[in-house]
Amino acid sequence: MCAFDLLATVAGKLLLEKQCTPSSSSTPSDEDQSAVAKEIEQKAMQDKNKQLKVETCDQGSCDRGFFVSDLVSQAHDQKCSLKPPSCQQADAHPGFASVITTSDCSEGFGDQKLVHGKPKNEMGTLASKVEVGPSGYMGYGNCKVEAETNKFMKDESHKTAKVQLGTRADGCSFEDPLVWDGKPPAVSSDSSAKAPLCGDHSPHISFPASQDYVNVVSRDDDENSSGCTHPNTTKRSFRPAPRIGDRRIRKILASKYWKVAPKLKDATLSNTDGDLKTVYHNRNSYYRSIRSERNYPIKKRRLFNCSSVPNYDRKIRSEGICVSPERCINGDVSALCAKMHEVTGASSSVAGSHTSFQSRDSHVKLRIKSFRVPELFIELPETATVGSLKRRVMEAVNAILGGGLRVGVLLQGKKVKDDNKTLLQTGISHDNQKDVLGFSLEPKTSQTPPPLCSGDSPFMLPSNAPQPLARYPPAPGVVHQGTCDAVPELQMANAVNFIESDHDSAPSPTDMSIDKSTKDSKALVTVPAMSVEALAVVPVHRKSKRSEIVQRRIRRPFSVAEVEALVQAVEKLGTGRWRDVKLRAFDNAKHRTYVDLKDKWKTLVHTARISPQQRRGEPVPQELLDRVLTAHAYWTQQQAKQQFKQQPETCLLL
DNA sequence: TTTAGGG
DNA sequence: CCCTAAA
Repeated sequence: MCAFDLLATVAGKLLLEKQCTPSSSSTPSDEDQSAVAKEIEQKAMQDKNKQLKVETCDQGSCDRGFFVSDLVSQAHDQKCSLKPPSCQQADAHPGFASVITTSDCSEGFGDQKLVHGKPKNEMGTLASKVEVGPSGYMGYGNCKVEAETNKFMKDESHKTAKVQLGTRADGCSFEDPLVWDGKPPAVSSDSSAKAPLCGDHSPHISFPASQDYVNVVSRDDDENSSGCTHPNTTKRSFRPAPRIGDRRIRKILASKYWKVAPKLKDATLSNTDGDLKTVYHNRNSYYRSIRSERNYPIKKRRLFNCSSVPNYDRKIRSEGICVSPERCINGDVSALCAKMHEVTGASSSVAGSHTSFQSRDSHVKLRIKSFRVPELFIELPETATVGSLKRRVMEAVNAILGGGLRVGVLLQGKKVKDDNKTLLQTGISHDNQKDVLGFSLEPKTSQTPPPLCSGDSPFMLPSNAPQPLARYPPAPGVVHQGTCDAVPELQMANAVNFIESDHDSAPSPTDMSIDKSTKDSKALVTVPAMSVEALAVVPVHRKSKRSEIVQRRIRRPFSVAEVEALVQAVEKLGTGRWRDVKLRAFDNAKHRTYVDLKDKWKTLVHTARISPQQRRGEPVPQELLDRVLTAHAYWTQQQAKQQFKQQPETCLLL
């Protein structure tokens, strides 16, 4: 099974600028990779603009295209069936979602994967439902996607190689999305970057400076990093995707602490002072930081937009919501106006945000560049096909986006609840540089989205709103199919159901049909979207005192079949070889670690010793419990014997 | 990474 | 299930 933690950003439009020049250091160990890389590189070279764009067009007309980019997934465990190059372009649909995954698949290349989400028909619907950003993109004919990946940086302190992955969609050809060779494509400076690749689909919403909407940090062991020539490169934010196993992934997801450190690091980078401090003091903090980093890109963007990008972005769209860089830079206070309402009122339309500021007139202009899609957690069998993965992601995304979202407005990290207040009243119109306006997508659930802190500045990414990773246990037997207006919860559940559940194949002797009910079908985790962007360029120093939310692995009671398999394995292997037991009987159940098995055995032994009345949960056949006791006694004895054998020796030695 | 145990 | 010390 592979678990993917997906973080998606929906952007109205996305442009990625390549900033890294290909360094000579490329070290593609894999031929294929290098080939792909070259291809990409060439492609890149061809682009005078040197931009990477990720766009999703809605059926050709990009008016209301919506993009989902920046899906980063981390596959846990070994052998993920997904093969890098397996990205199929065939299905490329104008509207698409790209997913880049960093998997932890055991071997080399498999680590970086980019999967193109295959837009489903619903996409259209989805797109329409979700209006992102300023509409206005003039027709993009067929938008195809081209993706590039380049690793551009390496964090020496942690030996973390960073990979930046850009996806570009332009009206051109569809390139093989999967590229990963650690060879950064040539890059040009930003100024040129602006040029629209696709004719005039211009980047109204382009992000000049490094907008790494999609970037993936490679495993820690990546050494070959190439240098980036472009200064900005350094500023890029990364999304570390440490190589971690299933468990670790979970840890990440569930990390209790959203360390600030990593961010600080990035911040440092951003500062370009080259003063990189080792932020990751230890593994834990490192992993824990992952999540928080995810938000970084957005912040980065903002930063860049404000500071590094020239006039480029300054235009304010008439109908759109724009934010002018200068504003940010100057920190001027501007009066906000009615437009705001329009924006927020857009309700289900946008996601992700960037915002604003404004100015001269009493109008507040905002431009929302992207919304972040709630985090998704997807788990599926290793044997699942890439196509199914795509579907899963799509479904999950659809479930969320199509499930009814509402927009939340945050001001300085606080949620503005009163919809009737005017911007002025809310304080949005105040011209204080501290204004941090953020938008968030939230499920239309009653449950209040966790507080987000929008004020974090790129440099101080302390408070990352701990995006509560909610896991929705599958409602056994309840499958809400085709729920249209179901409440978010239901929809989520629905989405969950789409995810293939772990088919724990516990090799059981007798044909023990594993009852479906025991299967876990809760593989999807959705987090209320939250992404907040602060407009303020000035870092808002906030410390998140927010209690860290810990996400514990979901509880997955052992089924009788599993117990049977466990008992059988232990009978044969003994009680001290959990890894072997795991391999032997639970090799296919990725969610069962040897520690789990050991723990289960422990509880089984305990259970067997207590009276049936005291037992809880699914009753385990007495027969099995008897075997447990027998086996336990036997192996305990064996161990004792072992020790006994060694004891004498030691004594003799003494 | 595994094992072994306590929490 | 989690967390960790040890190995």
